Amino acid sequence: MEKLNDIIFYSIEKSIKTYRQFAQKNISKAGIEITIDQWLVLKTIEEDNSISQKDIATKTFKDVASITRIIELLVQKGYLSRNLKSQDRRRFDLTLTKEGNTIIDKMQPYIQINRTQALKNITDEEIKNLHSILSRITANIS
Amino acid sequence: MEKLNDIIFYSIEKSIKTYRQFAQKNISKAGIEITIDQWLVLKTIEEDNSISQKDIATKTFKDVASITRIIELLVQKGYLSRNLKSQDRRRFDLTLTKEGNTIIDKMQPYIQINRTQALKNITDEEIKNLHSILSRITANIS
DNA sequence: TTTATTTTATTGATATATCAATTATATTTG
DNA sequence: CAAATATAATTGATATATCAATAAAATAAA
Repeated sequence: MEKLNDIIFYSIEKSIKTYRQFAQKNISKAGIEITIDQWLVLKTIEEDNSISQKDIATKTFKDVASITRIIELLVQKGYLSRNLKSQDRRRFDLTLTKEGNTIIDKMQPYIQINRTQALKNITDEEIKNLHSILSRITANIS
Repeated sequence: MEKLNDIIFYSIEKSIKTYRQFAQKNISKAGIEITIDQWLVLKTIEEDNSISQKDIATKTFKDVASITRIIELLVQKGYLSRNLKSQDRRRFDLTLTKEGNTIIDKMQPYIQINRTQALKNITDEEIKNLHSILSRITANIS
C-alpha cells in the first residue's frame, strides 16, 4: 500500500479527529459538561426550533437514530424540553430550557477560540480552496 | 451562528463521513464481510507484522482500546491469529491467516475504485494543496 | 372512506470512540 | 537485587454510528 500519509482520506480523517479531540478537551477543561455532538444538536435546535429530528440529522451529518439518542441525553440533562407537536403527532416540539441557553452561551467563546487556533496560519483563500475541493469530493460520491 | 456549510470543519466532517459510507456500501455490496476499520487494521498488520497494538492505534488514528476490540473481532472472524510474543509478554504476535490474506486481496480493487471515483475531477495539484492545508491545521492543534 | 404508501421517530444489535481503572510485564533506579 | 516507575494491553462505562425492524401518524390512491 502507498504510505498512509500520502492517502488524502487519511489526512482528512486525521485532521477532523484531531480537531474533535482538541475541541472536546478544551470544553471539558473549562468544566462544561457536554459533548461536541450534543452541543451541535442543541445549537441546531436553537437556530430553528421547529426543525424535525430528521432534518437535524441531515444538517449535522448524523443518523436519525443517533439524533433520537442525543436528544434523549439532552432532555435528561435538562438542556432541552420535548413535547409532541399538536399539528403532526409524529413529531416533537424541541425547545431549549434556560439551562440549555446558558450552556450555549458558555460554549460560544470556546468554539471561537478553537476555530481560531486551528486556522491560525491558514488564509481565507486557502479555506475557500479547501471548501471547493472537499465539496467536489463529496459530490463525486453522493 | 454562521451557516454550517461555511464552517470548514463541517465540510471536512461531511466529506469524510460521506466517503466512509460510500466505501463501506461498495464493500458490502460486493459481499465482503468486513468493516472499513477492520480492514484498515488488518492492512496495517499485513504491512508490518511486528507492529504493536499501540503503534497500530497511532497509525490508524484510533485508540488502543478500539484496537483491542477490533483485533478481537478479526481473530473471531478467522482473519488474524494472535499469540503472546516470547521476547515481550505484554505484547502479541499478530499474523494474518490465509483467510485474512484472501480478504485483503479481494478488497484491493474496491479500495482502488472508491478512491478513483472520489477524486475523479481533482488534480494532483489540488490534492497536494489539500494535504498541505490539512496538515497545517492538524499541527496547529496537536 | 378504506387501503396503501410515505414519513417520522424509536428501538435493538453490533461496531467504534473515549476515558479511566486495572493487570501484567518490562525497565529503571536506588 | 528490590522497589519504583513505565509500558502494553484489557476491561468497563458511556457516547455515537449504522443498519434493520417496528410503530404511529399523516398523506395519497383506489
